[in-house]
Amino acid sequence: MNEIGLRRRATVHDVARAAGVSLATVDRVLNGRPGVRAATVEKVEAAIAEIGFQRDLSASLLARARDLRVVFIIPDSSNEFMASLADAVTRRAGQALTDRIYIETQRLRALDAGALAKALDGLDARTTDCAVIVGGEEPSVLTAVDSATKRGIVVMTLVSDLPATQRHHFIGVDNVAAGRTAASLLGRFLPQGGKVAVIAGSLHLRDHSERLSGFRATMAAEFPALELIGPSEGHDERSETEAIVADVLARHPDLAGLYNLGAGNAGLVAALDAAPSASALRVIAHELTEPTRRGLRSGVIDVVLDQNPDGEIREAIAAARTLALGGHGALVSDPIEIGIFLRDNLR
Amino acid sequence: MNEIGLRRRATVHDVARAAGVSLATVDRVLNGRPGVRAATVEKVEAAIAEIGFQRDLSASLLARARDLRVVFIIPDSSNEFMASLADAVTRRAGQALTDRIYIETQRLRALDAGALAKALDGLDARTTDCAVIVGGEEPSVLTAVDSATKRGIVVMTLVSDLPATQRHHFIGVDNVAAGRTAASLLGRFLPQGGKVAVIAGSLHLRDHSERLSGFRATMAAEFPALELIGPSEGHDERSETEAIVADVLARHPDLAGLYNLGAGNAGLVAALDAAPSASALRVIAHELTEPTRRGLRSGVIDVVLDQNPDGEIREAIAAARTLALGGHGALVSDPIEIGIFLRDNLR
DNA sequence: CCGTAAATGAGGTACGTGCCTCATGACCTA
DNA sequence: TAGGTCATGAGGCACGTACCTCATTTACGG
Repeated sequence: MNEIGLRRRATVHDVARAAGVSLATVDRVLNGRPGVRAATVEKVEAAIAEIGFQRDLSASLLARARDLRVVFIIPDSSNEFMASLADAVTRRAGQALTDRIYIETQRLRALDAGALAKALDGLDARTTDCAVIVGGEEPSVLTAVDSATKRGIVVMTLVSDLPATQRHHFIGVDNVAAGRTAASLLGRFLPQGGKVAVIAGSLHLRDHSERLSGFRATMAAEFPALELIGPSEGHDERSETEAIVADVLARHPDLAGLYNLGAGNAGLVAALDAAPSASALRVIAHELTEPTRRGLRSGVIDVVLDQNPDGEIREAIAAARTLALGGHGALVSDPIEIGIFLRDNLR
Repeated sequence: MNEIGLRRRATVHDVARAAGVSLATVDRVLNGRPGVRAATVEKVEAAIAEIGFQRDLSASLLARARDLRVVFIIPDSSNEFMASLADAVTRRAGQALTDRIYIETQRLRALDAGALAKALDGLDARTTDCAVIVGGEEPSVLTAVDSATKRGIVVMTLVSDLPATQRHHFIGVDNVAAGRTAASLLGRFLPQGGKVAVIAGSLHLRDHSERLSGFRATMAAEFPALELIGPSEGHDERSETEAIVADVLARHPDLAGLYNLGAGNAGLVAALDAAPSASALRVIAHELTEPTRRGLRSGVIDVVLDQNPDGEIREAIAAARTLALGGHGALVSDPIEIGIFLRDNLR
């Protein structure tokens, strides 16, 4: 039972020795404090790389006697998906506290770019290590993200990316793949061909347009026998979506498939429930929420594609932990997978 | 920016004060050391519960100057799934080290219950905190699990549960739900009815028989137009599975669907590749491995149901962390979800 | 060559917990 | 009541890092 081969982890002391400097200097380099010549910084960094030093995150948080502070800024709309995201944050917040990670949630009016920008501008780098945001590509938001990053806050985008900014990381699913998957399933569900209606929330939303493009591409390439109807835009609203679905059903009594790539699923389910002969209709929707679960259970929805909000929040927290203190370099994180739910594998 | 409402986390000092005892006594209780009257133990435990004290795992590991040691014992067979499990362990091991979790992997001859029992018996509770095993329900294994648990090692089962033992936790998917899902998809893929062949590895394996029962139940309840053929047993072997598939295809030229709920997918893909008219055949298999990915890409496999080995390992490590020091009480952990993969959402 | 500022070293305390030693007090038994 | 055992308290050192103060060295301009 000897310990040969189990080399002790390198510590700051080892770095100091290897670099031929004092502990204080290593500390200054590690924590980006001033008063070190560029040449010395390089010496220390070389030593760190050479002996493979990795700062002990727990000891670090312990020593500063303060938690890592992560702020989630999430739209506060009637959108059930955003609510489930916020729920997931709340659930994780307790466990995260055990790891000295303090999580705060801010709900903001949906689609209010100004409010999001203002919230970002209000973050103090001394009390906030990381901000995780869900936002659209508005100029004011982009500016605020870059400004927060410059102030030293790690900004991560969730669900919908802002690739034009300096955000450190994006966490979300591949929506083009989600659209392809919906097409692939519907195509297999309808081997005899037929009409398929598509409903979106708003094609100005990046995720919706990505889903649509994936859906269309696969439909065109693999299932030419299916005829696409739409897309119509329901603006993620319950009543609007309900009206659209009812209209489509009335207009096309022979409709074979339906893909709702946006929200407003309560309306979708209501319209399907009211339809007389919807049982032969194959329906795919997005996000596992209360209305879609109900639809799956009752059979009016066949498949729900889900973003897995719990997994997204878990990864966001893990990434925050790594980024905020660990290395400012590459980040390995699990990709978020598209959850596919039928009535039979509902949790 | 004040800190009102952000109460400091409770520490051992708080527990001592609340219980009216000294730090030393709290320490003795927390670490199960002798020399404390039962009445005092209760007092301390009451105080812990009252102020909601949670031991700081990181500080604890730091203080003992040793890592949490977790051993994964995984079958070393030609089974590609076990290989991907082991790969996932290796991938996580590096990151885990940052959190003072030292992970060791042992590969054992598959289906060798004696070897697994011996490996478990060989674990020293002083150097091993947690063992994660994949094993069948053999008497020698059951005994060894209980013995290790008694010695103070946290034992967790992975993929296949041993509910008859004292194992602390099981991590794996709901295989009955997986079987139901396969049936539900095939049923929707084949609205005109037809013959569906089922191939298993061995029905003596708990996961296989669970999948079969879920599959059968949903088929009978929802898709009476489909005729089941089999199951035949391919014993998770490449060549045997290939022969069985070729035989079934020859015997039933009009076969509409195929469900391989076991391993041996290299054989499945080979047989399908060799078949002349397999393009109309809907095929569902298990576990995302090299051969099934190939099958998805080429189109001979329609859907792969996956256990998500990475997620399983992640949860295993998280659970080990919580169980080994945290609370010996209830453990909240994310359920492992069945991954559903088509060509279109392959990562 | 001096004055000054910047760079670096030396060493301390703290974080929350584990583990050790030693002292003190309570209680039991002979 | 003496001698023993057991329960408990008091205190200190350690883990790896952060952050502080104070001294010392080095570099540079005049």
